Amino acid sequence: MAEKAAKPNYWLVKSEPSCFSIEDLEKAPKKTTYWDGVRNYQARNFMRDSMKVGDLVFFYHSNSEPSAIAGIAEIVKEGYPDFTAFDPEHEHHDPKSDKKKPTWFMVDIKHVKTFKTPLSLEKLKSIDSLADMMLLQKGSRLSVQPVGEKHWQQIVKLAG
DNA sequence: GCCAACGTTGGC
DNA sequence: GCCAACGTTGGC
Repeated sequence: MAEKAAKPNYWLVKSEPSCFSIEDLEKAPKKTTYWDGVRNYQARNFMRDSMKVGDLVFFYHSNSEPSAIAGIAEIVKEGYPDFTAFDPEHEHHDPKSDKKKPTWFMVDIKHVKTFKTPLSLEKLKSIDSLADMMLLQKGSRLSVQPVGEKHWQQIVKLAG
């Protein structure tokens, strides 16, 4: 990471709702879950190095009908080793991750609110001031990404 | 289900 | 270190 100065306090994480939705998060014990299975170095770095307790996170439903920002969660536990990588039986198993020197990290997130009306990708794209959001860049696939404060505030406002 | 864009792997 | 092949993501 070149820019270390601008430490964002806002984030966006993606999940396919057929796999794990914001409703699943709300129903989870303590409305909390560990965000396992991220197997991308850039996303890993954000979770390991930059996410802090109290940071807020947009919960985005990808591959969905429609794809949309579904609500807000907060970081309740900072980066720690993704133990699912160590388990040969687990679908997220990664034999390259060593317990003594883990490759992959995760955080715990807790449900804050579910938007009454999810902000669809189409809607987000229609707003000029959001055009430079990472989420909206062509080919952007990063599943854990920072969100600028201005963008955050605008989206929260839109969600009512 | 298709496929473009991206990240990773591995041969050389 | 290059780059083709492959696997994955995620919009459509």
